[in-house]
Formats: sequence, structure tokens, C-alpha cells
Amino acid sequence: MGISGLLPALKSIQVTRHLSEYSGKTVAVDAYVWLHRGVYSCAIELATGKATNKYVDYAMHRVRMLQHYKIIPYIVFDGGPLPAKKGTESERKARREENLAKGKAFMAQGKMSQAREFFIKCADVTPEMAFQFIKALRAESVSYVVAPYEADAQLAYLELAGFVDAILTEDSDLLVFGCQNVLFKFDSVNATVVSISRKDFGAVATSPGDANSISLIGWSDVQFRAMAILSGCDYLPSIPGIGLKTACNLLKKWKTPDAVIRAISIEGKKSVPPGYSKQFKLAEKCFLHQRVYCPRQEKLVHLTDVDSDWNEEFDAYVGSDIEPTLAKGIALGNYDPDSYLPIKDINPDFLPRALKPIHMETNTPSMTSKGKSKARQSLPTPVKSGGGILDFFGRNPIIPAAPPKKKPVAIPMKHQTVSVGKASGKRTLSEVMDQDLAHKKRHRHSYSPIKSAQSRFFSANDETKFGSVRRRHSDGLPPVAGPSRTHANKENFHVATDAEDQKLEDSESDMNVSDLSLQGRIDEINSDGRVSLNIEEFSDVVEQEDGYLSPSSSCSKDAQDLSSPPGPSRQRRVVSLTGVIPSDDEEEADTSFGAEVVSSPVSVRKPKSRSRFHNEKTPLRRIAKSKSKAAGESQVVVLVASTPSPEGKERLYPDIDDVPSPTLYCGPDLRKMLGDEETVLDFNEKVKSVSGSASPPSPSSETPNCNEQQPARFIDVVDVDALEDEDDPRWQQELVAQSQAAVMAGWKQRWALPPAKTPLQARRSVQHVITQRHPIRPLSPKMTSKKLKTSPPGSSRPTTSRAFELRRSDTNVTPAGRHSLANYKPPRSAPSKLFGTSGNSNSSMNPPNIKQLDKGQPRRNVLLFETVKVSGKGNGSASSASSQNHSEPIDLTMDDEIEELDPTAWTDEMVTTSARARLSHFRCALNFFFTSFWLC
DNA sequence: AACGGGTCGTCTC
DNA sequence: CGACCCGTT
Repeated sequence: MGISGLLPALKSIQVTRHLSEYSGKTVAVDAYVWLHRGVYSCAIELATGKATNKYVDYAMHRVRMLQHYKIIPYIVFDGGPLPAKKGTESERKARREENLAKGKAFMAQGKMSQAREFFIKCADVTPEMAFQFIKALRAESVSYVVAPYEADAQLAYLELAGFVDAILTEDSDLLVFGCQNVLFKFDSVNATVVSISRKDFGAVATSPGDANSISLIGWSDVQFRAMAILSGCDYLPSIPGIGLKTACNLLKKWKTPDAVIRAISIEGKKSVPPGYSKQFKLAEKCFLHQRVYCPRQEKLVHLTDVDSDWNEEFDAYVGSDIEPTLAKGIALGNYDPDSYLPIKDINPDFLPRALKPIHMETNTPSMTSKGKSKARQSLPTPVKSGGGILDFFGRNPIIPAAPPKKKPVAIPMKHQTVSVGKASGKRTLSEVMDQDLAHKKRHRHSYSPIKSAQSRFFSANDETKFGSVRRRHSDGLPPVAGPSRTHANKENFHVATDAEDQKLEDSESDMNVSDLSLQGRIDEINSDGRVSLNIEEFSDVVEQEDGYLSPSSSCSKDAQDLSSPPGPSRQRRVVSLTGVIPSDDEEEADTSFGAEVVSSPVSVRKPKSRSRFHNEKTPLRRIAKSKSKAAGESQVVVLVASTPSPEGKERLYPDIDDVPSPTLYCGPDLRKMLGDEETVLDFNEKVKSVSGSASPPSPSSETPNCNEQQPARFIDVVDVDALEDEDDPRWQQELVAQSQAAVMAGWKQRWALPPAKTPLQARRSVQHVITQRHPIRPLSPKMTSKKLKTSPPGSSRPTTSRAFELRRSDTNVTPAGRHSLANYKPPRSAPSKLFGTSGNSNSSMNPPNIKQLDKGQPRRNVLLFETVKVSGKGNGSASSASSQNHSEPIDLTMDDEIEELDPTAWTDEMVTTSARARLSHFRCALNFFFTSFWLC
């Protein structure tokens, strides 16, 4: 793929950049790479025909990661094969089938690891699989487009036409297509990319030390492209013996590719294949004029306009035109770009949801099925909401004759126990629908759907359904990161396993996650001697951080704007790709080559007014413009369904430029508790106005599935009956208060610890609190003293011993206590800063030496505490004395905190009692879970 | 300098 | 599949 050796040759202008530097930008993404890597994780399932959506999870995680850094993703899928490339495909297919056969043979012998080896080799990304990804993208209102032919050309077009600011890919071809900003080597751990900007081409170093380097000074786009083609590209293999360097040098000498070809053949050392010159021109046409889908005009267009010498042969070679309706169907992902037949939904059961509850089916390696079932029983999930979305994405709106879905027979209630696994979590359709209906009824009054610009592929009917889905997330819930997510995280507390930790590390890009894990703390020692963790605090802190730092929803909402026609300022720029290699006319060739110098910045390319984020100040205006445009012109492009409440969004995200950090608008308002009363009213207004869409999904690696037992937010409400009526306002009130208080506790602990300057120190303090309050010694003191070095002498091994002690669950943390260096942020001293409206833009954040930091600082282990049974008993009083010497005790008892922080919310005796009851219920459940877990 | 061949990592458990 | 290394041409 691509131009071999090109990226190494451009090493000197490669810049490693942090994703946050692209905050506010729209980035087109080559979906193929992500899907292909995602396939790696489930090669066996795919090869054996088992339904899986792991590859979607993988890709969606990356999407959310971009969103997390306020990058608006625009996912681009590969389309049909170009005539120019058809030859290679059949060969690959043969190899795949061979590997599949080998894999199956190994599997039949039970040699799974070897089978997997071959299954990976035969893994292919099919349009059907892409469609699964598309379903998830639709659910989260992420812009996407399926290219009619090659994703590369489509990506190039999106940038050229101003739909996006940069392109994320692995294919060096994009540079040959003339793209300006290409990002390679997406690193999800460090949140970095390697950027190559066309404007830097002139600066390609020719230092003697760099053997690979080539000089592009004074080169035009035409020459650069000629070099790439001569050295061998996807459309044309090179003349044997000609590589990048030779092509570069020959072009320097002979100026035009024709002259080069002539020179090579005259020299006679290398044999030029017959018709090479013509093939060369065809290849060039592909790079220049390949057919792409224009989301604005809703039809296929040439990447750049063709000129007078265009002929039918060229036209066919760069991809035949496709009738606009079909072209749009393909672009939307509804039709197979190869066969033109409607895409088959290979996994109709996979129904992504926009909001992801963290569910329990975490396949913990050490957990036996016995443990699982126990855990399930201990955590019954009252069915609260269902899949209003169920038949939304299941049926493809564009396909007229979709087979009706078979309704499973309703199962008796007693079988509806919790079940958290993917397979076991399914509920019957009718059941879900009934509940859904009931749920809707209950909350109808609070919802008024606002219609917004929608694709005509989403019928009114669908729209309504979509609205109901959206609404579901907020129904009966406080407008901000409230109890739903609180409880979801409670359920998820079992993530305190190594595997899950790893997962967290991989999936969560927040440096804070690791810090926060510590903030779960021992709350009490039960009568039976077991240690209870105060999950409230733990989970809520995580929730808070997660919710605050992950503006996924915000971005996906903004991405929705993108699905509307691009702003008026976006003008098609046809620049610097106009050069054409003239046939055999030397003179013409010279003028052509002299015309555009590749090293010079393309002036028209990035006029300042171009950026939506500068030109159109607020999303409101942006939408207004889109709407007026929509009214004025018939060419409205909506590639994805809209969210039902753009108005709300307007107020939530008044101006993306002015949003200092993602923490500002997501999550519960804590200023009230923090004493900042002035701004709270204003904020509350905002929150109310967007009630329902303000709770952002976390950038989780897994895509929510409607079929799974939903919603996790009620997982701990085992004694709902503490309040007789669910509609009791106190119910909500309590949840809000509980959540806010818990979040507040997290904030306070995080920020208000006495001189807790660094996360490390903060953690130290927390540890002191833990050890001091409860005479519990860490299970492996070695770890504490050696790896951690955070425990002061004495506290790591209290002389006393209870019946239980803590066991650490390790995860990687940098010495600074950060989850990932990529997420490095300068320490913020006070929470009030977070709420300042004139904060610095994220884009200013540019960790200069990410790589250095990463290499220089070994990762360390710390983190979660779990209860573990140990032998021996003792009295627990001694250790607290020992640890008192070196800690400033911050006693963060949950109840204290709550009462202290928000008395109004907790004066109601009933509410408090209920909360406590539920808390203790949950603790029991948790204890049970851990116990069964560790016993296994 | 080009190129073929080999290895490794991708992903996740 | 790309990146990387290595030996051969």
C-alpha cells in the first residue's frame, strides 16, 4: 500500500503531535485501518462465522478518543475496486481462502492458537462489517461517508473541498493525492499522531546522515506525484530497479516523467514494460481525477475537475459514474459499493446506542461461570428502559423490502434475572417494547421533540424513534451526569481486576483514571469482618472525571452539524492539483512543471475565513446558516441522523472556541457546593435547557448494545421500594443529591486535600487516610515500598492485622501518577479554574517532548484496593497510631461529606435513610461479588 | 540502491 | 499490513 519508502524519506518533516492540538478541527479518518486492526481482536469469531462486534468497539473507541480531544471525526470507508487495482484483489482473495482453510484445519485439530494465526491472515474487512461500524456511527451522530471507490481519493476530496481540516490514515498515498495535512501513526495510548504537512515539503532535510532523505526543494505537485508513480504505486508497479530515490534523481535530471522513461529505455539497462508511458498517465489520472462522492452535491464528482483532453478511457479508469441515488445509497452505507446490492446486516442483533452504560459482562479471565452467575444473582437489574431503538437500525430505512423481524416469544418473568453477558443479556422484543412504552408514557410530559434537519433517509417515523432513543437517556434523570452514570459505575466497580485495569488503561485516555482509582476507600468493616469499600465515592469520582473530561457527546453533537451542509464559507478549492503531464510536448511540460512549487504554501488552501470555527462564531449561527441554506437550496447533505434537540445543544456549547476545557459543560454542577453561587444560576439554566443530552457517554471501548440488559444505571437499586412511587420527586431529588454529593466528595478529595500538589502526593494522603482509619495492611508490602515508594515507613505494614487486608490491583501509572503521558496536563491548583469561562484553549496545550517523557519515566504500579481474606486476627487499633505521625488526616466519610456539603438535599430523613439502605445493599452485593470473585 | 525474505507487532485473552 | 532488518544483486 502506498508509496514504499516515502514516509521514511519524509522523516525530517514528520512531527509528532498530540491530539489536543487538533482540538476543534475536523479530521477525516480512513476507517479501513481501524477496522482491520479491530478485526485482529476477533479473527476467530469472524472466520468461524460467529457474530461479533469487537471490531466495532475497537473502532468506536478510537472515534470517541478523537471526540474526547474535541476533534470532529469524519469516517471514510473504502468503496468498490477501481479498475486500476482489480488485479491484485483476486490474488488476495485466493490467499485468504487458503489461509482460512488452513485455519479451519488447525481448529479441527483443536490447535486454536495456530488456527488463529491463519484466521488473522485471512481476515478481511467486508462492506458488511463496515456497515456494523456505520450503525454505531449513526447512533452517535458521527459523520461518515462510504467512498464509491477508494477511500484515499475520498479523503483527499474531503480535505480539498474543505469538509475536513486534516486526514488520519496510514497510507502515504494521501500525500500523492495532494493532501495538505496528513496524520499517520495514530497512537491511542499516547494520543498522538505523526503529522506530515505539505507546506513542509520544501524543508525536507538532505542532511548527509540521513540516507533516506530526498530533496523536494523547488518541486511541484506534479513532479512529486510523478516521482511517486515512477517509484511504484498502487496503480502501477515500478519499472524493475526503480525505487523512490532513483525516481527522484531521474526526475531531477530529466524534469518530466516522459523524459525519464525515455532515458531509461534508451540507456537500456532496465527494461521498460510495454505501454508503461500510457499506464503512467492512467495512474496519474487516478491520483488527479478519481471519482469520489460529494456530500454536498450528493453525487459522484471527480476529485479535481477534468480538463479538455479527458476521454472515455480515462473516465472508466478512474471509476465509472454512478447514478446519484445509488451513489448516495452507497455513501450512506446502505448499498454494497461493489455489488450495488443492499448491504446485509450480518449482525442485526447489534444495535448500538448513543449512551453507553458500563455493563458487567467483562469476561474477567479468572472468573468462572459459577462466579458470574452468582454475581448476577446478587445484582438483579430492575428493567427500567428498553430498546426503543430496537427496530430503528435493525431495519435499513433505505431498503424497501426488509424482511420483518421475528419477534421472540416472551419469556416468563422469573427468567428475566439479570444477566449481564452479551448473549444472556437479551430480552425479548415484546418485553422491551412494553417497558419502553410504559416508560415513555411516564415521561411524555417532559419531552418535546424538536425536529431538526434530517436526511430524507430517515423518515419521520424513524425520526420519532430516534428522538425517543435520545430521550431515553435523560428520562427521569437529572440533566447532568447523575445517578444513572453513578450507578452504572457502581456496577462497574468490579473493574478492579487486572484485566479490567488494563482495559481501562487502554480505553480511557484520562490521566486521571488511575489517580481516581485510589479514591475508592475503605468505608467500614462489617460485622462479619469484611471490609467494605466505599464505592460511592470511588465510582462517582470516576464518573465525574470521566464525564467531565470526556466530551464525547459534545463532540458527537457537533459532528452532527457537520452532517449538515458545510458552512457557506467552505468553498471548493481546486488548487495545486491542476498540473497535467503533457503528452510529448517538452515545452508544455516545462511550463507545467514550473507552475506550482510544492514547497511553497498553497495560498488559497487555507484562508483564515475557511475554518468554521473562526468564521462562524457560534454553533447557533452555524446551524442557522445551515438551515437557511437548507431552505434555499435543495442540496442538503445529512449523512447522519440528527439529534432531536439542536436548540439545547446551542446553549450547551455556545462557542467551541471559548470552551476552555471539556470539564466545563459536562457533568453535575459543583459550584453550588463549592460556594460559587454566582454562576450557578446561569449554569442551571443551561443544564435545564438541555435536559437529557447533557450526560456524555464515556469514551468507552465498547459500544452499547440495546440487547444487553439495560440500563446499568439502576443496577444497585435493589430496594427501590424504599420509595413507593417511582415518580416520587424525591426519587430524582435523592439521586441528584446523592450523585452530586459523591461527585463533590471526589472533587474535594482530589482538589482540597491539604497541600496535595501532585497526584502522587494526593494518593499518598489518601492512602494514609485509609490506613489510618482502618487498620488494614496492604497485602504485598513489597509492592508498596518498592514499586510505589509512596508509603511512608511504618504505614505500609501496620503491626496489626484484621481478618482482611487490601490487595492491590495493579495498573500502569507513570511516576507522576498519570495514566498516560499523552494526557499530561499541567497540574491545576484549584477547581475554580475549571469553571472559569475565559480559560485557555486546549489547543495551547502542547506537551513538547511526549516521547522523551514516555521513555524517560518508567511506569509504576498502584491502584485499586480489594478485600482479601487473610489468616490471623488482631486488634486493629495499633496501626492507626503508627500512621498518625505522617499524615494529615482528611476524613472523608461519605455521610459526613454529604451532610456537610449539601445540607438541603439531605435534610429529608427519608431520603437519607433510603440512600443509606441502598448503599448498604449495594455494599453487600459488592462484597458478595468480590468474595465470589476471589474464591474463584 | 533495490529487492526479496524474514520477523515482529497490530488485537485480546 | 506496515515497519524493520538483512543479505543478495
